[in-house]
Amino acid sequence: MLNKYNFRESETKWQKFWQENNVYKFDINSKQPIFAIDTPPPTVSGHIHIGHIFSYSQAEFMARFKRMTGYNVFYPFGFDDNGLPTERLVEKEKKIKAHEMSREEFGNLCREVAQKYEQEFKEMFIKAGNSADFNLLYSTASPSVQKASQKSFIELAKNKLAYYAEKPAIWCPECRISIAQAELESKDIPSFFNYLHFPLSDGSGCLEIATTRPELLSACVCVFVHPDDKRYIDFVGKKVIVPFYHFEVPVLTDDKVSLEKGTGAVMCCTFGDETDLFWQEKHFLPIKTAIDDGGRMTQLAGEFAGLKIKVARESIIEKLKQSKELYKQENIIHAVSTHERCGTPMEINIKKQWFIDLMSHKKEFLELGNKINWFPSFMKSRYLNWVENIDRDWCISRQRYFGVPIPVWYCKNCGEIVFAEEKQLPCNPLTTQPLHACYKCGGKDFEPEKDIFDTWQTSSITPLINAKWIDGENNELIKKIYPMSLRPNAHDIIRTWDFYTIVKSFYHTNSLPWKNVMISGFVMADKDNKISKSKNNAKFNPSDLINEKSADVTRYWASTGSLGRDIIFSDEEMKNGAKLVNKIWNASKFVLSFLQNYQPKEIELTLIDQWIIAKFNNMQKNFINYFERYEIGLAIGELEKFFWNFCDNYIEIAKRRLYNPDVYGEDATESAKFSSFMVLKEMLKMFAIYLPHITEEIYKDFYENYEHEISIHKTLLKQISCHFDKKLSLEEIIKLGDDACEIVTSVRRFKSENNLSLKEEISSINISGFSQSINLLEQDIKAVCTVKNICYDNKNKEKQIIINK
RNA sequence: GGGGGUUUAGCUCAGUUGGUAGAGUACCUGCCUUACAAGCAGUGGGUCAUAGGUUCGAGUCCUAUAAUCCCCACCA
Repeated sequence: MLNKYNFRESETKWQKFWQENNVYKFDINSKQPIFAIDTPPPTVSGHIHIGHIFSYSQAEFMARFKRMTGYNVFYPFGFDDNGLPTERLVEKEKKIKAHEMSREEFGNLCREVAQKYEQEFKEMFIKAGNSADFNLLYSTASPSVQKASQKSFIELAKNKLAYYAEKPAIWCPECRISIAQAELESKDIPSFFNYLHFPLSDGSGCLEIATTRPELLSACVCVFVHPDDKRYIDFVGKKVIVPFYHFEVPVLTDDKVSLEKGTGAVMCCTFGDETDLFWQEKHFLPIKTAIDDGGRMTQLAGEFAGLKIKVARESIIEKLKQSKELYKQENIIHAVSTHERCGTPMEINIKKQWFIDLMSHKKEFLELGNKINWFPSFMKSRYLNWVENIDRDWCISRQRYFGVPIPVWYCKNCGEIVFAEEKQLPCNPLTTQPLHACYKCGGKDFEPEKDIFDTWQTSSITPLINAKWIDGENNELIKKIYPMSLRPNAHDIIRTWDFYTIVKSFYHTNSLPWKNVMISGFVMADKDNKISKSKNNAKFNPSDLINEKSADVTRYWASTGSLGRDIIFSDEEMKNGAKLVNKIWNASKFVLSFLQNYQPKEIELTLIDQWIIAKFNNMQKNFINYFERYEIGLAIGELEKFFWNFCDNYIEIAKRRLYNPDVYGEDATESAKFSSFMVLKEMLKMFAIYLPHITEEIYKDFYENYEHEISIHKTLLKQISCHFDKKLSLEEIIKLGDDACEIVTSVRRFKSENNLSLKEEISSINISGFSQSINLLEQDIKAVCTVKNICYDNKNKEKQIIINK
């Protein structure tokens, strides 16, 4: 018999039980259809926050729904624990810098710290009631995943889809690494427009030029004006003298120059921004490098050499002011592309690096995006919009330490690229040698590649990792789970994780990685603010939240968000969840108190019992339809509405029969028992998707004896079958019950308006305008609102309820 | 500048194919009713952002406009 519900005890107990009994284990031999989820491996870069719980819960509800509707669910878990985010975490936590120690030493520290966080992550997800199969755990830093990542790279390189090239790439001087277009974030930054004099070398005049980057004057290679700009027509073809450095550069024309911006004349440096890059390539301009990898000025900058970009800029402005070469300054706020991880403005740097070809297959990537079902559908536009606007290949070389090594060597003799062989993988070229001499020249001296991969190079193959692609493209698992059914993630990584995964799957398997993508929103602290790490206080700390309110209630809150939309963290919704959990407990305790030793028998049911079952079946159909559309919030809304109706109307009506079989008869009582037994059972199963703990507690206490599954989470959602009255249609049964509720409501209103207690007896009511069959429910109406007599006025067609006290 | 979301009750949001505006919550009122006062019952509260259009009929379809949020571009 159920006592008081103690969620702290109960939740831990069942979590342990589920793990020990492998309740969520994927069974590769099962004959059920498979639903495979490409779970996002959380980045190991700090603590779990409430946004994780929100976003993961939504996918988790899908997993549970699919499990309970007959699918064999492949729901793995992973950690993304290599690369810059983990390095930063380790540097911060251990108060060290990666470059101050050997790569091996640093790697060990990374593994140590990552392991600690991964344990915490895993515990946190289990604590939130997550039903991933932790037997399917992977980590992107593990040898097998490294092997898959390297194999992917080598395969692409051999198919000319990955290539090694010396070309300008986006560079973060703070992190000292190349970054991809997808890692840029536009930021509005205050700056100055500095107006400078560029005198003509022949002394015949002076060109005025506005620049935000005077520190790059030493890298100036030419000046551009628009070919149609009449103001500067006489300058074209002549030479001007660069201020401060006093060397000459030509005045050229290009129609990309804006007539309105600045003075209409622009200096081109290699490289100040991407337009400079464009011009350098188009006009075959020389390349001058004024900034080094660490964001300091080079010898080219003369007396500013060694200064950081910002300092150099301030210094040269002072000098230019003194020399009067700077004649005007204007405050502006301009958009600057920055590295999303550190906020530092990007630079352009030329290095020999590895790239993955994106530009040649944009059309295919767009087509593939169109073939995927996006939930919500409008998120597809974001993907298509991004792919359309991609304008460079994906640079995957990262000049860092803890990550997947690029498995190649370069022949010291002839420069030939030598790839690791598959049997060598995973391979660190710094500590191993190629298995053969150079194929081209026979040389035996190799220069190992020092760079590692962008983390996305690895995480873009999570469907292949999950499918054990590394074991061969025809292994049993890949045939079963690939393409996967579902990719869930938040909207911020559509352009990275979703896009790159589509790219990789297309290149490797000529197929989609998954059929459906489900996009969740962010959790906001309030209307304007994301929950950031700095705001990760007790209110938003998932562990504290769960300790205080329970995992079920936290999950309930997560279920109320709608797909793709940001949600504001709400105490109100938490309260509603707590009320719901409490109500489920009380209602179950009450109903089950009448069902001890009950043996369900299919008997003829009273009309009102048929009504609640018919309503349930309809509700369940709607619930399933919502889930098929990934509308998790609407699904629970439907269930909740039914549940409260069940409590407030059905139980109120049925309890008289349950209490007093001698008054109402054995058959009527059996009918009430059957209906409440069935409806509660099936409702609990549906609630189990959202509230796995409390429902399990009730199930294990009572329903396990009937369902013969060790956990409610192994049961299937079912329609309730019973003998419905053959003289009435299901619609009529539902209509009659709803009409009865309407009559009850009128009586209750009357009592409420007259300040009467609800148990006050009403001598009679006159009703008209209802179906004649309403008299079949007379007993129930009378019982629930304590009415002595009901009179039917069959002549009056107008719907009326008259109450006589 | 390009793309997308949102706009419905004080608040948070539902509203399927066009057919009398919904829920929860808050407010207010009543009720200790043989599960639950963390409960039950009930009242009030909306020019469906604005302006046009299509239609017998528009929250819903079409066209503009506005506000607001997001993505992309804008970096001289």
